Amino acid sequence: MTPEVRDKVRAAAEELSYAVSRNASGLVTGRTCRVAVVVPSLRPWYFASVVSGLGHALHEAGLDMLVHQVGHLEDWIHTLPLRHNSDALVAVALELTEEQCAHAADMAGPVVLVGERLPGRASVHIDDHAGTAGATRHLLNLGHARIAYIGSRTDGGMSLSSTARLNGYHEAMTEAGLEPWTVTKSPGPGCGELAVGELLSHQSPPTAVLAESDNVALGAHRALRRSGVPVPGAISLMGFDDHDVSSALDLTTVDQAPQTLGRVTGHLVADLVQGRRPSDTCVELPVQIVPRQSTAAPRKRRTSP
Amino acid sequence: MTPEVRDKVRAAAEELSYAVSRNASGLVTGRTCRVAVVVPSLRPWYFASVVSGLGHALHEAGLDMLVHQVGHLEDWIHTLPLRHNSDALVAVALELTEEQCAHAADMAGPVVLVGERLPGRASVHIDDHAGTAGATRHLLNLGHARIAYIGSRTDGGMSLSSTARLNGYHEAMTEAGLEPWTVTKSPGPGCGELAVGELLSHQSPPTAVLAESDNVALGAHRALRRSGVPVPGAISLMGFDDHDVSSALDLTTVDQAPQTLGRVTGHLVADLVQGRRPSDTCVELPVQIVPRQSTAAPRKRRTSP
DNA sequence: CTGTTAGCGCGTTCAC
DNA sequence: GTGAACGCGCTAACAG
Repeated sequence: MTPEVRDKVRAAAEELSYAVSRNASGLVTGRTCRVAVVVPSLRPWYFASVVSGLGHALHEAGLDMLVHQVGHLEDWIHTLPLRHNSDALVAVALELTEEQCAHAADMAGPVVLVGERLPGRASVHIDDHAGTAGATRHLLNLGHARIAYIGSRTDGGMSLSSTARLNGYHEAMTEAGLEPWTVTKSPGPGCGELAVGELLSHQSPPTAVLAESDNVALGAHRALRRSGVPVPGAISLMGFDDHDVSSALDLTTVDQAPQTLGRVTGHLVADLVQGRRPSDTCVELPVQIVPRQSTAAPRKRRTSP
Repeated sequence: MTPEVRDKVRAAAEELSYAVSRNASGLVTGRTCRVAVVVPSLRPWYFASVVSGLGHALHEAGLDMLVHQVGHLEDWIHTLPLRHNSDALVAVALELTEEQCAHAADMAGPVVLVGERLPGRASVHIDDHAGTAGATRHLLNLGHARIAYIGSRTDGGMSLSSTARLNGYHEAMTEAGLEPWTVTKSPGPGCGELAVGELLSHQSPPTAVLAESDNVALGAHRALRRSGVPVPGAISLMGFDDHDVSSALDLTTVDQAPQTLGRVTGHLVADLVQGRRPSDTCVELPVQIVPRQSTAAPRKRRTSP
């Protein structure tokens, strides 16, 4: 085929806006150029950010992204037409068992976990432990000693991520020779408020509060505001996520760069799908403290009269 | 085929976790059971909500969702492998020309616009005009007269949605016999702050501010807080979107239920794809004022000495 | 290096 | 009613 013929063909293809059918080519190559992403919901800021980064990275690699929102873990794999329909599966923030992963891998090829980890499975996640440990030390360095940790806990226990965050706080407190003070409430919009309610009813409330997530911190902030407790005047408040609301509320927090998480995952998946050997199949990304105006040195103790 | 054989086949399929290849079936039927969604980005709360609702509705209809994030309008259609790869196209918040729509429809089948509208094209959007008109009346009813509108404007002009919002404000003000007062800044995080800066430098600042979106209101709120202007004490502030931050900041706003927008779009697309006649191909959804604590009656004018 | 052909997995049709 | 054969659009392997 001469170059000029090539050009004519190209021009014709352009003219008719021809595009190869990945449907048909996938049929013969066995590769669909599609990656299935399973996520609890697209609505929360964190998930949306991860999937956004993922989408950009996959697009760069020439892969399309199928997004599935699945609430219940049990039936998710049955409702998904996976076999022959995607080259890989990305599970965002899903606590899967090894069996579920194996089953999924059997049907959908490589499985990559985001925000969770499972021994032997490819995963991308942040260093939750270091995040809360660093956050706790930030508060310690400001001079706080009575630092409470507020978080969510379902009846079924805590996710790996939640556990790691709690442990980071515990470790930093213990290292400093201080007693950890943990309050957990059931997840949901009222979580932070309820936790603050409990803390404020204590005879000697904390001078600083570290929340498991910005969402929890948000509720806490509202409860403190409504109770007339100045932040950071009386209580310093710190979140975890760097949610949009955090900058809105000038909330000190821990940036976990979810979009980067997604982007790194995308590159990893592309390597896996396209037969390249990824340098590392289990990536842990660092986090970063973002100091803002909701944390300050504790008010001097009023000397008793 | 006897029923018992059917059952045995079903059992075997279950056992081997067999799933029909939409790839192959699409090849022969011409239907891919896939819908392409094009959205500027998944990160902003509004887009994530729309796509989330869309995903749920499509899933119910047995359709998979391909998500494409595209920033630049010009090349978006070339980068997307559309032909034979999706049954329909949903464009979220993209200002398309009729030519682009026609081209897209030629390649991807039915095109549905969300958050925008184009004569003759299927679209789902909210009543922006009624939203800002209602919001303005809310402020008028509280007793405000000097009500400013702040929004964003690029060099290229305003989107239909922005224009509709501005017009709603204009109309309500004119109806009340008051002079509209509009301040627009270039979009971005600094938009609200800059607008408030301009308003506060006026010799007689407004007593109420209506923002084009919660994002703008957010910046405005921050600027007011930093300037020590009490909200709603000195200035009432109102947003538009019912973003998460709005409830966090107790901001009065206009709920536009983006997830419902997505869900309605999903049903419409499913009807179109599956050959049903949709009842209406151009849906306008109502909005609702959400009163919170950032709006109140204006402070009594201090009588001059 | 170019042109031809088989067959990927499935739905439809046509013959039985 | 059941079953076989064709072809959807494409790629890979092979023959010229």
